[in-house]
Order: sequence, then C-alpha cells, then structure tokens
Amino acid sequence: MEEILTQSEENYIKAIFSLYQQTNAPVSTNDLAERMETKASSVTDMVRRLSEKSLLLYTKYKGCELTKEGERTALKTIRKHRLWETFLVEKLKFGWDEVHDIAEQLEHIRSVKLTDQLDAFLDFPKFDPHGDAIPDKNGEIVQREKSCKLSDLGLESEAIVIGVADGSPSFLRYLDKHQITLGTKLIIKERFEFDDSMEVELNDTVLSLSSAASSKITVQLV
Amino acid sequence: MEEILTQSEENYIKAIFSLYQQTNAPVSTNDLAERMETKASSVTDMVRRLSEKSLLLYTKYKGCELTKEGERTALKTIRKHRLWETFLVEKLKFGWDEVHDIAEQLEHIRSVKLTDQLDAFLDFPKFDPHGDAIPDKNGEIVQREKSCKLSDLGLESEAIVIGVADGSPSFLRYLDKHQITLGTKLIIKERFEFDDSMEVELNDTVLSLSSAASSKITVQLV
DNA sequence: TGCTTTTTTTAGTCTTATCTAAAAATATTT
DNA sequence: AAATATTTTTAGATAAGACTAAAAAAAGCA
Repeated sequence: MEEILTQSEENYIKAIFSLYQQTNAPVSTNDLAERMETKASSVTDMVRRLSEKSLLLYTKYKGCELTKEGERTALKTIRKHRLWETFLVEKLKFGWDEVHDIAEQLEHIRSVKLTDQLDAFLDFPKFDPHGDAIPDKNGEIVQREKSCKLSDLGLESEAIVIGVADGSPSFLRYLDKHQITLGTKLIIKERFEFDDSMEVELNDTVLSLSSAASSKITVQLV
Repeated sequence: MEEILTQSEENYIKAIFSLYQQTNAPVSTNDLAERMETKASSVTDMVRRLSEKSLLLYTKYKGCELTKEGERTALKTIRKHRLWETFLVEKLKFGWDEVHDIAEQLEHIRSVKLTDQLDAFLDFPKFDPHGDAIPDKNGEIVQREKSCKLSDLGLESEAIVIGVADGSPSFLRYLDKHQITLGTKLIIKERFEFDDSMEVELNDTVLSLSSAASSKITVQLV
C-alpha cells in the first residue's frame, strides 16, 4: 500500500537517511532538528508520525533509523533530486552552484513516469553535477572504485576530481573561479605542514588550496 | 513586495482567472467551489485571505474578481503550466492527454530563472500541446486570428485544428484514436440537422463526429 | 408583496506542521 | 552517588486549509 507522503515528511526521511550514512548509528532528535532547521519538539512529533507509518524505527530518547521501506522512500527522493539537478545543468545551462534549491522543490513532484522519462531523456546518468551517484529505477547506485579526499594524497600524486563533499554555493563558486570542476586533473606539487595547505597544478597553472578546500574535494588517482 | 503564495492560493487565483474569462463577470462563491472541488465555506475563507493580500476584490455576497496584481499572478502560473506541458510532450514524449496532472504540480515550482531557461530551452513556444497560448515573460499572449469551433462551419469548409476547448484525457484520447491532432486538416463533407453531427474528411478517410465532439474542436479556416 | 428556495457567510471543529514553556529522562561532572 | 547539565518529550498554542451545521442574505416566484 503505497503511502502518500507530504513534502515535509519526505524531507525528514531524506535527512535521516543522510545523517545515518554519516555515523551508521541511530539519528538523534537534536541532530535531526539542527539539520531540518527546526525545534526538537517538532522533530519528536514528526518522528512519531513516520514511525506509525512504519517508515522508521523510533525508541523514545534513543533516536531513530529508517526501515527498509523508509530507505526505499529516501532513495526515490534522492533519485529525483539528482536527476533534476542533472537536467538543470545539462539542459537548462544552470551553474552547479545554482541547482540545489530548485531541485529541492522538483524532487517532490509525484509521477513515476515523469522520473523515468526524465532519466531516459538524460540518457540514464550515473552521477549528478556534484559527482553524487544517482539511484536507478530500483534504488541501486553504482559504487565507485577507491576514491579519496584530495587532502589525503602525497606529493606528485596525479588525480581526477570526481566529486565534492560540500555542495554549498559558496564552495562551488570558489571551485568555478579556480577552474576546478568534475573531471579536472590535478597534480600535487607542494604540501605545507604548518596549515595543511597545498599547491596543485592544473591546466598548466599552479594553485594554492587551503586544507578546508582540499579536504572537500573528492578525487580518484589516475 | 513580492508576496509568496501557497499552492492552494495559486490554484484559486488560476481558477478565478479562468472563470472570469468565461463570463466577464464577478466569480460567484459557488462556481468557484465547484471548480475547486471544495465547499463554499472554504471558498469564502480563501477569498477573504486573497482579498487581504490585494490579489482580488471581494464584496460579500457579490463574488470576486482579480486585481491587476492577481491577474499577473495568474498569468505567471499559467505560463509555467503551459511551458511544462510543452516540455513533457516535446521532450519527454508524453501524450497530450497525460500531461495536465503533472503540470499542475510543476507549475508551483518557484524560480523565475527556471521558467525563463525552460522557455528558452523549448525555443520560446507560443502555444502549448492543446493549442492554448503561452504567456511570455511579461505576461503577454499572442492573439490568434479569427478562430472558431468546428461545429460552426458550413459544408465543404476546409479548416486546420488549432486547439481543443476540453483538455480532459478521455476527449484527447478520443481525438488521438481518430488521428486528430493540432495541425490536422479537416473538410466538412456532411451535416445532419437532427443531432448536429457531421462527417469530416481527414487523411483521405471520412469520420463521423458528434456535436459534443465538433463543438470542442477549435479550428481556423484555410 | 410575502413566502420559499438557493446562495453565501459565520461559527466551530479537524489535521498538519510548526512553535514555546515546562517536565522528564539521560549524560556528565565533581 | 549526588548534583548539574543536556537532551528529549509532553502539553498547549497557532496558522493554513479544509470540513459540517446553522444563520443570514439574495433571488425566484405566486
């Protein structure tokens, strides 16, 4: 019996999914409240409602985690979000820093056919504009080969940018300004111990990156 | 001061706009209730709220009509609805009978840039898949030269289908089945007084149309 | 004109999703 | 272990948007 969820419910499910992935432990009321930019009391209410719909398991004072069904729901929403982001960048020429808020709205449109036709129209993309995997029709996501943070690499390593761990517009615009995007090839030329900053070569120029920046860039060794 | 409206408010505005166009008179509470598939009491509440936001003029027991600002709002929503319908048919290969409900959802997505980029992506279409005019960025719609109902034409008239006055899936599927779509050329071969039905020639076959059908097909003489 | 019917509004209730303030449970610290 | 601090839940309130039932206004008619 396909439950119909409100946008708010879908957003909670998505947030729980993502917080759970970070810690692999039940999601606390407070953490969820912070993520949802709401109060703990509102979270308690919502979590109780979602647990009645058996989308998650909830024990008072012990946090919550998604059921199999809740997870399926989360993956459906994430699929839609990432397909729409891909559409906005690939077809409507948006910058990768502009698409999140619009996709937050579009992800709630209810139509399986729409999602699947969009998927086909985009030629079944496996990754969105930020390098995140797009779940397919069945919720399956391709697993990447060994990726790591740029900040983990040693001198003279060569790597390709395959994602970002921070999708905030300000970070994405920073990357744009320095010509770093998905697929960009980087070579580590220098590392400074005292502040963990580094100098990398790209497109025949040298660029200095703070530790804050390099730790949010996901790469794959070439 | 750009008011932010709920989906429900936008739907009311759109309904009032369309009902007003039909009669050129203030829209009654009951008519609006019927259109919105809701109760008159709910309409009274909503209409009062919208009049407080100066989107419409409301006099107790006398119905309501949109202000200039309300009209602008309606046209923005209609623009989005029709652009999305066009997208769904042109790009995602939906049938013209399948797009209404999805566009009802998509029309509420808030982003001026999205709407305008979509418009550009579709190459600034002037009409949607049902032949209805799409308002441009400024709310302007192209006026058609003298169009009329198929049922108004005399024997041997030749005409091109340019729209439908009824966008219901069942009617649209009926037209599909008989190979009638936008741009189809018809010649009136026979008219029967007793039930106002007619026989028309299209694609070298003859087809019989009831009065109910022919009065819902908008055409232009060739 | 006065009576009846229809339309519209008012008053009060419900649900969803939020809030604040206060109480209860759990965690931390001394 | 007791006291304190933090986290979480409960209780009660609010706003939007819907509902029902009843009252009020307008329209139709004899």
